[in-house]
Amino acid sequence: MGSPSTAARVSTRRLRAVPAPATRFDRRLAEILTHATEVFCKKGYEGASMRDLSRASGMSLAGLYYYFESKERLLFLIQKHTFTTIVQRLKTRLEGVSDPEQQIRIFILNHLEYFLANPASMKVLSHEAEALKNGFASEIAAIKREYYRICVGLLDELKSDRDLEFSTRIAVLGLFGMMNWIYTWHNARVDADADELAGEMSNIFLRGITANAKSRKSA
Amino acid sequence: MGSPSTAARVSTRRLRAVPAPATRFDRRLAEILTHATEVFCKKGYEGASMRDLSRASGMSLAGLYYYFESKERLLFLIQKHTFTTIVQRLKTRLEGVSDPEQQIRIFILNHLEYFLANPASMKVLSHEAEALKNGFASEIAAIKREYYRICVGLLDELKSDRDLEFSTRIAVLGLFGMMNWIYTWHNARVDADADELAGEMSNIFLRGITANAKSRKSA
DNA sequence: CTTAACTTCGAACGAACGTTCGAATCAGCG
DNA sequence: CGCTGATTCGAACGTTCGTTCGAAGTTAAG
Repeated sequence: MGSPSTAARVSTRRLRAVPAPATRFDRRLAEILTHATEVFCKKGYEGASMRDLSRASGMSLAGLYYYFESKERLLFLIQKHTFTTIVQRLKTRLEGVSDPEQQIRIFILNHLEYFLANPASMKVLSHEAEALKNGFASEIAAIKREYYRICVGLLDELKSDRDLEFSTRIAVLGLFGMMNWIYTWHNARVDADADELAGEMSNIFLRGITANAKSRKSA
Repeated sequence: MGSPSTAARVSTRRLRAVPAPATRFDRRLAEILTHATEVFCKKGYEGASMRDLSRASGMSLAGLYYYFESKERLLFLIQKHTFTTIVQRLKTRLEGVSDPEQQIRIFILNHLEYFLANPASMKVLSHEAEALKNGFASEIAAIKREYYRICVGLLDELKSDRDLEFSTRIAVLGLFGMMNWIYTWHNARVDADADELAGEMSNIFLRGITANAKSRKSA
């Protein structure tokens, strides 16, 4: 059973010896992932066929299966890479900043910058959130939970710092909604860039949750 | 060709004579639409098969085609009914109210009340927005545009009334994002009801766009 | 050049897809 | 009852789906 499918399954390649440069296998896989992302973005996960992916990536239908063992795992790889990258970038940017308001502005800017720089990936991440099952689903859910918790932490800090009153859960999920909904309407040719968009949304959101403190709360 | 398929195609039934009570045909169609909405909600439009719909509605596969001529038209009927209803309710509620802030609060409450009362319909409307093609798509797009324009009108009124500064487009689409994203997270057993949710979101949004007027604008 | 591992592909598998057809059943009315 | 149109269904249509297989082609090291 030293067949090709074994090589794809174990994928020790990426873990073994890791000197620095990606192997041939990894580079080709990354190319396929890029093309597949575009197809999933345009036709949806269920609506995209393996033959569509084959056509888009310029590789035969059977050839694709040398790189991943199922269509579902392909979607998983796309979502995991996208989500991992955005979380990792956020953590880097957040280092050294301690003011909660500034941190929230960074959170929003980081999200929207990545969103507009990689619209297809982010649409596939946002729109196909329920397409994965079992193990695949739970691994992505874990990353999502971490990302969510980071945002909750920032808001709770701001809330206690300034003695504010609002539901953290609704605020966070409302913010995610504002940001993620972008994939349904943003048009690169007519809409603002990430900085302006992030500024505008940060203003609405931050003023929204900070406008009234407890002491000033009315009936 | 007085065959059954003709009856489904013309569907003059619903327009003709309209005394008040729905015909047998319309009642059965409505039942099917309800079941189909649940299935589309759970498995997605592309992921749901006609056999799934057959099973859910307790009617044979072939029998379904007596009521609509294609799976796509079925989705169209669901989306059109849902969207038409929400717009119509909004217009009724908006009558007699002239204060822009109150109108916006009503807009949000109307949207969220319908959302939480008909979560499956609203998820199918929100999540399957790109599934329809050509004529079907453009008819839904027209309703969406009307709904969007109503919201733009309310915000522009508030903006000029209070001499505010913000991008109407970003504000409206941000608000839609906050509201529509709910289908990804709302859990009837743990989350707030429509009134509380609408109140929270209205506060965040309205304070967000009204916190700073032009005259007070800083560098 | 030889060799072994890596990579690619044409062809096919069985299953599931949306849709259609003609016959059977049903409801309402003379 | 018998008749007519409305309703339902089993069976099948041709197509497309995700996946597999074994052979062929390519690459890199000895």
